[in-house]
Amino acid sequence: MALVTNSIKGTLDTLPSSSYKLQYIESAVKEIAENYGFYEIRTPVFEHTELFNRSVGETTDVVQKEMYTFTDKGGRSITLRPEGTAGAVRSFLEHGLFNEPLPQKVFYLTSCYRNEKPQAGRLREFHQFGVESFGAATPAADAEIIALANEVFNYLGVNNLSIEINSIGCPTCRAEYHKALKEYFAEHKSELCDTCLSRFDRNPMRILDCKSPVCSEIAEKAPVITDFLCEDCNEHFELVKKYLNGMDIDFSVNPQIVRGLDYYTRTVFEFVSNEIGAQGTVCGGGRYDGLIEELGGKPLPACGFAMGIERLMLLMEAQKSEFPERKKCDLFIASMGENANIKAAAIANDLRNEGISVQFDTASRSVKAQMKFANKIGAAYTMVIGDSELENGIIKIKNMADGIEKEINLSNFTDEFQSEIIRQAMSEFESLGLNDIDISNILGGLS
RNA sequence: GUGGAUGUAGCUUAGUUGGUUAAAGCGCCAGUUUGUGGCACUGGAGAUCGUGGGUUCGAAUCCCAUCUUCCACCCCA
Repeated sequence: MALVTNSIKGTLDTLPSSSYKLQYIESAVKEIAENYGFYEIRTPVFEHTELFNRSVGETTDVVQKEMYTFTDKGGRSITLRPEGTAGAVRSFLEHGLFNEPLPQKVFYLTSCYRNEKPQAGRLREFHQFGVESFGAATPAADAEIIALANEVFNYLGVNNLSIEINSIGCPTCRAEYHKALKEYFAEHKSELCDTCLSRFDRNPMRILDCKSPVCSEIAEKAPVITDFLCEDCNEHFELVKKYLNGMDIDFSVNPQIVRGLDYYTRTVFEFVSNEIGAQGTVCGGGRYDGLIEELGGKPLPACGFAMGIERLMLLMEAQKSEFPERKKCDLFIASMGENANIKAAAIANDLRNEGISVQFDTASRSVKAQMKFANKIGAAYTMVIGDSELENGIIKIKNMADGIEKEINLSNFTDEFQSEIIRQAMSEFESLGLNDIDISNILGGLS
């Protein structure tokens, strides 16, 4: 193995036959984000390892066993970003964006890296669309980002997603809750699975997440975080729900939702699907009021989410969502003979400059083979140029959908206007969609 | 990191109890008389049967290892 022709485990190539689908998702997501007032931030793929240790949390699985960390030639410990929030916060602080009007709302669309065992919906290099709202304290901000995520799915025609929200409180009320949880699970310690036993000390809230039937049955009767929220946290959570109701966004409160990154406080939420296998969380996020301070800034509330592009793609494939068609060739120019070949290239060049998708033969094939090729690439129109066409200037343009041909005479026109004649001829075929090209004023200038 | 399954031409697969030049369909390329595609026909290229060992006179077929992919655990997007 280890041949140069093998990609790295857990990575994906996106080929021309499907890249247009990703482009569609990306442009949709960008447009929606900007409608919500979020603008793009781009940060490096790698950062100081310490940044992730501090933000994501030393005890998390992500930091402990999933990061791609290496030492660079200067002896610094560098890590490929496992998520997008840390870099965004770092950049926010480094460039003093807290001095700009708050809240600062940013989005990113980038690759992330986690050294996990790949499976459906989980890759080692994957892509996230995420937003962050810095300096936004109110429940309205939480609701706004949930609405944004919801809008993305709606726009892309994804359905059957459930929005699950929870509040994990602030450090103060969470401490109370931890105590109560530990007391409860202590009574059932003998029944818990091995992993949950280890979680008992490390992070008892994660036991709530366990999928083993025994543990989840025990967890069902466990104390619920929402009963332990302090007054402020409770009010915040209630208001988030009111805002969501106000926007007609369906959600359910799920006390089991516990995020695996340390920086979350108060609101947490997930968009979950059961159609793409075990990794059903397509989008996850929440509030992280302590993170900016943790990374050395002044205390500033914030919230955000991240959406897995590959999971979204999986979901869209599973639901057979519609994608706009890939851009196809408008005109293929078949030619034979050196002079005609050169003429074909010249015409193609003119038309391309006008924004029309044109291709010509670069494999020196027979006219028949060129026509076959034109058919395969889905060219809407073709024309053939040979000796006789060069001589009398009369060229046939063929509509590939119905085979109807149309003659045009280019002999009385300069090179510069020949391409306009061709364009007009193409637009006169009403069956295919080039009619919207308006060339009337250019042609008007001819006569 | 743990467990289960998988791996034959670009793709989808066939390969019988281990036995001569590893099949097929699709795709690709080229032809089917004069310079025009979609149909049909003909021909061609293309596989060291994931990789490395081993058993055997002989292995795509058996054994071991390793890698990949897939599925689940774990964790997360």
